[in-house]
Amino acid sequence: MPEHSSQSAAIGANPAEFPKVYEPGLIEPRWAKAWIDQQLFHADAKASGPVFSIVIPPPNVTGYIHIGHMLEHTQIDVLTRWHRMRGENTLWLPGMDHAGISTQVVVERELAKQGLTRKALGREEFEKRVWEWKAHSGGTIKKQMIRLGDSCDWSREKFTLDPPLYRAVLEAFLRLYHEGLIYRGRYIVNWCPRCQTALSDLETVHEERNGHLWHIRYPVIDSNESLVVATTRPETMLGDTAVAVNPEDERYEHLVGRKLLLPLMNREIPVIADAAVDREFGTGAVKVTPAHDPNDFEIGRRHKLPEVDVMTEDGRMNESAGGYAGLDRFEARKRVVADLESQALLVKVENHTHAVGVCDRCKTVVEPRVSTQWFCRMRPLADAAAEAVEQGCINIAPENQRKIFIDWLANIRDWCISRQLWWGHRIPIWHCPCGGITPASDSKVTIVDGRALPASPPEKCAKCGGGKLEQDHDVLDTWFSSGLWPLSTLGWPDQTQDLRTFYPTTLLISGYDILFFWDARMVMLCLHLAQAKTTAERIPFRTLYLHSLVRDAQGQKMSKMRGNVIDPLEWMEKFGTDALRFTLAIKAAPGTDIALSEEAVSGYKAFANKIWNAARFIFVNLEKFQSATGLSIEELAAPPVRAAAPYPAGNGTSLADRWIFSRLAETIATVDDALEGFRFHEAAHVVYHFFWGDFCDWYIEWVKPAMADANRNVDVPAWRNLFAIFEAALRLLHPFMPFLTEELWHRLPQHAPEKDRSARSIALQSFPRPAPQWADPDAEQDVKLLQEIIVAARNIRAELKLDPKRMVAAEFTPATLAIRQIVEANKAIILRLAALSDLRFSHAKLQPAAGPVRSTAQFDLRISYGEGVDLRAEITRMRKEKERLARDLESKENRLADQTFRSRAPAEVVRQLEATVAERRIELEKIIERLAQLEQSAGEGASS
RNA sequence: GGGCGAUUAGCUCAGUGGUUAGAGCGCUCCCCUCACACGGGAGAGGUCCAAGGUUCAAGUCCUUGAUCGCCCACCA
Repeated sequence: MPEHSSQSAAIGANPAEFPKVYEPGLIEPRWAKAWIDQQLFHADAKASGPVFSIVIPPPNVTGYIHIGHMLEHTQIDVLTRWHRMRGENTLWLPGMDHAGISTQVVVERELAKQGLTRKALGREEFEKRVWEWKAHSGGTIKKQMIRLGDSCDWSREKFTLDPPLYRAVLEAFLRLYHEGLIYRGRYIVNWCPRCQTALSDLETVHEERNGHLWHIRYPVIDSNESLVVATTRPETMLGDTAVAVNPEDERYEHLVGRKLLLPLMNREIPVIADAAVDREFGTGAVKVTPAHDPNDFEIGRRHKLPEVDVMTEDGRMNESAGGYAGLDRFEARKRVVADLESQALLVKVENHTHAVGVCDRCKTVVEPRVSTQWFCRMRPLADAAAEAVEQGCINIAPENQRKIFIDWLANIRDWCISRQLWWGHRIPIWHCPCGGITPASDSKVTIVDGRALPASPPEKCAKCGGGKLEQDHDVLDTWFSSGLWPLSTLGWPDQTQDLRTFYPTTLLISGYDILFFWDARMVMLCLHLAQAKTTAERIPFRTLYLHSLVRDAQGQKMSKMRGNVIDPLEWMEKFGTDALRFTLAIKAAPGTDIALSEEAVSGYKAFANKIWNAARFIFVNLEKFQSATGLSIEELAAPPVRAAAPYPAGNGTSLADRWIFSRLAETIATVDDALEGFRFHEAAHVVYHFFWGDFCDWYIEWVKPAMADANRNVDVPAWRNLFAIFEAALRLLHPFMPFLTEELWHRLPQHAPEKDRSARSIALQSFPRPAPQWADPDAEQDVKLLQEIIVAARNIRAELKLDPKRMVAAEFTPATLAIRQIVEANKAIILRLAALSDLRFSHAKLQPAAGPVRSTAQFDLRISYGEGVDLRAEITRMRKEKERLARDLESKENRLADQTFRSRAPAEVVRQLEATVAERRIELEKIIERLAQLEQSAGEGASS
């Protein structure tokens, strides 16, 4: 809360306010609300400077936020917060999609529970019910998004049915219509008998099913001959209007042009020849049902065959199906087969697996059906889109998705955009009884009863001038309006300030599963419709990043049917939003799906707890600092006077400080680079390692004595540096863990004056930038050496099973004077972190018999500890080590001896290898010598 | 039928042609040391799917194969 900032020190310093265990549930909802209340993420279209804009992939308004959204929102939010902290004019625009067919299916299901159908309610009443449903669940999604910490600008929230967005839809439709890119026609389309609407090809998904191939005999008229056809759908034969054979198939050559008697219907149909027929498949003769099969439809049009529709809208047989009228299509199939069998016209039945098209939304088997629909001509739009991608106006990542995108555009077919639904944007076309078609005069909308309607219906028919016009009953495919989303949400077709500032958007992040549905259509439609001179200014987004999908711990796709769906809210409550966000980020390697397990999230909850406790350490020690120095916490936090390079603080700065700032610099650089390339996993990983490994495990342990000794002497520069690093780490972590970092940051002493807006949130602070002078290879190298010594000592202690409290002395032989000096200068820290009572320097070769020795090329270290030495274990360990070293050394020496390697490999690689080999040789010699000694004394021990 | 991806520690996964291939979780041993047992310390654990090839050098590049997964597709 903002009030924290004024009294942060007092609150923070009180251990009672700082429980040992971090409880995200107490903090996250509070900040989520505060961010919204303060409108922290409001974007200013008039602000200057570089822009980062991103529109949300609008969730289905009647859905809920699932774990896939959570991944998507985590990635968007990490980048949004990162860009915002880098000082860019940042907009994340939120909103929702009316999701025509999905929503209608959901609401119809709800109605069914009450024994109602939409037809019983009527169009108007049904729409009313959907709006009610929308009001309820749309609110839920918004609440969920706020709870996720999504830093979007809610003042710009949009819904695809909002009047301004409806206007954009009308404008787009009318323009495309007048350009001849939208047309109406009678073609075969995918029809869902349950939803009773046409579907696009994309909304029809193919499933492998085990079926049968029925071979049916069609008698040739005026002949004893017959022709056998093979089909997977015998019920469609009722609508057959021909049988086709390949023109080059000599088996049937003599029958082409003859008539067949269609069984069951007793109708005469011709035998025709068409090159589309595969001679190898089935019998090489195919029944042609132009009204119920896309292939047959094409053949039918080529041969001008009648199109006999034998089904109703709900998938039953109609009166054209003769005696089968009224039967469900699958029932009819059984009956047809039975009747054929009884008439001895069924030749054989084979098992046959084939792909069956089902409705993407309700999984009902789709019926190809001839009907009058609206279509969008895609070829010119797709060509322009492909060109934009190939020119580099749109970057697509990961790289392999680019080819998928281009290939899809190359093979595109016209898009059926009309739906026989009630929930959506009604097509702005009016029909006259004369058959005339007249569009709305313009794209203006008017609001009636809170709903947007076209404001300019035509007054008379464009064809006959008649005035009895009725608006088209169909609505547009949902994806038509989503395809305009970046334009429509920013105010198009008006040239608004938002549009000028934020369009084209910087980035789109979506799942690869909607690349064709949404991303591609946005590129095609927006590119065509946006008003700007160049392609680069018309595209909807400059970069498209396709994120992976979330699967369960076993890598299985999540679905309600499998029962493995993860409810993000449940996990957020259990582990904290930050922990879940961090887990998703650290697992989000581009191009591979994520297997999410509870254990993983729990692990990153521990990370949050670690951060919390690092802060706790600082605050519980503050009191010591204050009483020792009399300085206030604000004075402590104020940067020292060396303005150009305030940190690390302190004269001749300590090795630990130089080291941690060097580590920080490298971490920041890596994070920046990783986020630039959407490598969230890498960014999260280095931050994790920096905070836990470098900062907590080493740095804090290292500087603890400087915080306050027994006499309460404190080291002021050390405190300053600790603060500076911790504060920078919070900012570094903020995009990933917004809640925890916000909370802790507010408890820290504030650098910025209260009236400064940026002091209200860490989200408005700047992202850490590495100062060039922080990079310190010498410090890194020295600390690495000291760490190796400390680990070697701990290793020996563990092997000797020394009581952790027992201090023992160690002997140390440095390889060089320089090493000796470094170790001497840092002796105190080695003693403390390795729990040694003393470190004695020795020039003599260390005798392992008196205790285990650890060696590197730089040093030898021995701890002597009387009887506890288990020579046998030590010998085993060293033999293994010797083996490994010898093997490694041999391969390297061989390589080095190879003249081709020496002449071809870069000099630097050769030099490095030589150095390594020299080091290894020393190590190996040491080990061989020691092993001999050990074996000898073991042997002596045994003999004596 | 076409295309794509994956195969690395017990599990889930990183890995840019160039030191001894890493992480998290799990496992073993020691420790409730005054920030944290959601912790600390020390370890064990690998034929990088297989076979060829390119290269001075391959987990990484190429070819083929195996297994698993995904996408696209109007063989009735």
